[in-house]
Amino acid sequence: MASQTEENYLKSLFNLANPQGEVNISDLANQMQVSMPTVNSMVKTLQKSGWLIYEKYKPVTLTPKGQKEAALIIRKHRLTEMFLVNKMGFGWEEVHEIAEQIEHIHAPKLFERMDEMMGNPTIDPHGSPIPDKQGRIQQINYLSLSKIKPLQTVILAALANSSTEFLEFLNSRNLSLGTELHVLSKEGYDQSIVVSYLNHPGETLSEKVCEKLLVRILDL
Amino acid sequence: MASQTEENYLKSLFNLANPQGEVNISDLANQMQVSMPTVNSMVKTLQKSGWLIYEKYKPVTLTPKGQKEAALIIRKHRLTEMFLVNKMGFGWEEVHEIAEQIEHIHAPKLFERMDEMMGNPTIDPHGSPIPDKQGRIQQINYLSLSKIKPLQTVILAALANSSTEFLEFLNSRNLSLGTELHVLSKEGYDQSIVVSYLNHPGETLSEKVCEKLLVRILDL
DNA sequence: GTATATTGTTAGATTCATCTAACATAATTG
DNA sequence: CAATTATGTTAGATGAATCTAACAATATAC
Repeated sequence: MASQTEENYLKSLFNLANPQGEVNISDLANQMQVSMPTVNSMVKTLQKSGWLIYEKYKPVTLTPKGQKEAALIIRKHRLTEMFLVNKMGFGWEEVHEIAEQIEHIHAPKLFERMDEMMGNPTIDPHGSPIPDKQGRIQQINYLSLSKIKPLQTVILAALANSSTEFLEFLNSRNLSLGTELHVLSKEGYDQSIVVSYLNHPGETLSEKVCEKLLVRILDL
Repeated sequence: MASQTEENYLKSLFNLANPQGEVNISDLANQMQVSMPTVNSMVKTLQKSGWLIYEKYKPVTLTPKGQKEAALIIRKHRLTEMFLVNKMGFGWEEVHEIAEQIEHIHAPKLFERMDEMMGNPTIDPHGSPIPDKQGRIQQINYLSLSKIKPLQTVILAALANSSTEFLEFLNSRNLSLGTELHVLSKEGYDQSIVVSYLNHPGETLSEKVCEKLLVRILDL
């Protein structure tokens, strides 16, 4: 069984993997906020336990076993976030830190119960998919709002970033998942976009914000 | 801030303290399932952080700060147990192991929310008092069923032991907190007691069981 | 009140996760 | 392609929490 520390490495590895499944030592060190030698010794440990493949001076790759383990930890994290929001009344900006701790609890029944009580949700409060019990993760291809042309109408479906600050920014603008956005115009100079929604007739969103807003095009 | 390990020592110290607040090293070692030298070095560490008073070859004593910290961990444990039973549908025999992990979560809001959702409960599913937010613990003086004379009627109010096996035994006998028990007779030889309750007209309970059943006398 | 048993302590080793300093390899770039 | 920069590795140290072996103090018991 992976230690809490090892579980955090697995999660980071899963999230940092490029399309070929590779992760650099330095990126992992950066993500984990530890030194490269620490990562170096940890990947050797993780390899010995069969979680990943490591060869000197090469990027590391999770094994299928490692991928599944990581996905199941992410499942616990996302189920917890959803439970905290839907069943305990937390705001979507409050749940990450708590879920970061609860994801390491070893109690299959607890997470099964959460899942049941919520009717087997497939996305978390930030629109990220919840891996299933086998660790399979459904890949949904959202579009970034920054790619949307003026006069299109879209639905805010997920976020590419779920930091507290960003979520508080969205709260301050009354933006939540499911909000229907009408793209009114796009500024050529800074790529900012003007949208209307709900009782906001013309809200300007910077490119930095638009990149993080993942949407579905609404076909009427 | 105390580590998870230190928190577990504080909890054990709190539970093992005699009326003078003293705990032996060997009892603590036994409770924590570690060797005495391990406890010896840990109590030195805990003393340096101000959690307890230690003098060579003497029993240790929690400081007021240590008592409060321990009580607040126990508060998190018992709130969690109550939440799992009342809000998530777990049986009282399933919750200890889960609460043992969740009690170490650092998220004041999580426990405040549980407390609110349950309307500030004062006892946990096994009848043990939940310390308040200041770490004050209400001392209730229950009687053990083994001290009750025949023909008295009592209410099962708490348990002196909450092991899974004991709870499963009680489940098998349909015994739960609040059950009204009529003491029919007591066997002089082995101190076993015959009780009637609900649709159980005559159930024999061994002394070992009776000791662990804490009751209030029902004055009609 | 000495002998024995119990309880507690010291010393030294181990494992995990981390660090810094120094060095090695690989990638980038003029 | 040689020089520089970026990335990765080795060696050795540290602190936390644990262990065993050996020893010391206290308590108990005849």
